[in-house]
Amino acid sequence: MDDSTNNELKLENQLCFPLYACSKELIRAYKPHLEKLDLTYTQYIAMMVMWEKKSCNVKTLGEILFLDSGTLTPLLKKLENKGYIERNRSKTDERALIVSITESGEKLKEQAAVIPKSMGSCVDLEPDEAVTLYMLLYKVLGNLTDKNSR
Amino acid sequence: MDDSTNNELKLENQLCFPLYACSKELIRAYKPHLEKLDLTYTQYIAMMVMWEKKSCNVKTLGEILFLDSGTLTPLLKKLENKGYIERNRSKTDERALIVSITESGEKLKEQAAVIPKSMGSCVDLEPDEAVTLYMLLYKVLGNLTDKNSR
DNA sequence: ACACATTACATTGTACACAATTTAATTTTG
DNA sequence: CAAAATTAAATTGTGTACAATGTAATGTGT
Repeated sequence: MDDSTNNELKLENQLCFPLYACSKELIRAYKPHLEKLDLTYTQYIAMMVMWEKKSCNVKTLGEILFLDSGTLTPLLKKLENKGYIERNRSKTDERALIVSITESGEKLKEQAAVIPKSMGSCVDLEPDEAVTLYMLLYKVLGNLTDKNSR
Repeated sequence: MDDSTNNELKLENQLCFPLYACSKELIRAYKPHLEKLDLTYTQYIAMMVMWEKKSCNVKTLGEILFLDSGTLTPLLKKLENKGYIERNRSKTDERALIVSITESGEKLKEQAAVIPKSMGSCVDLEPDEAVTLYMLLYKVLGNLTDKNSR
């Protein structure tokens, strides 16, 4: 085993580890803000799609969020129990489940409005740094989804 | 609700979402490589620390990996069952649990040696882009851990 | 010395995350 | 049109993550 092998297997030389840790810690930082809305982070990003689209089937939601039905089915049932969304089978295709936002779900958006700014101060990057990070992340995401079919 | 509120709550304008998705998809891309070693991603990064340090208590391991005992205890028991590590109480402080790498764990490193290069081609960034991403991620991680105590 | 606080790890409970499988509905094909 | 293939969700099983709590060992302050 040569030196390069040793170095490459060090945690500090990985790109994946800071990505993993950063994602986890940032989601943890969201928690106190999201608790006020009775949402978890995954539920929050699902609601974000619903605030924008009003209505969406599970397949499309999964493609947008990079999540499968094994994650979404129980999560959407919880959001339905909280009254933020409705779940109904499509009339034209009984296989498809249409998720629609409720009045109560729309109201939640007003409470959520303060979250992005609070979280921005938490990340605390210069505007140009945030843009660079954003673009690099989407580039990697694109490379990953090109190579691995989902 | 004004326009800025609407825009700020769009998924595409978040920094956290691509971070979350990218981390998740990259870990998913690791899976086929790690299956050959009978490791999950979290087990892999724990082994990375062990390959470097040979011996480490749970507290230190948790600080390095940003994980707590609730995650590490069952994970380390699994790695012990696979024979890659040993778990023993410290003689000088019975509270501390010392994790040490085994012969078998050391051997696993040779099989793992090919993984970093395979994954690098998967991420597929220019060297300078990878460096920029790396630095920005550690900057955010630093900002997050300054603000939130762990 | 000894009550009290602190520390290190383990346990419990909730919530993802995803591979693999199942089920029911819809499409495709011979 | 009927059998076969495909599709969309749901289900099952394994493995994290983490907050909150429990427990035993160690420090500490008087």
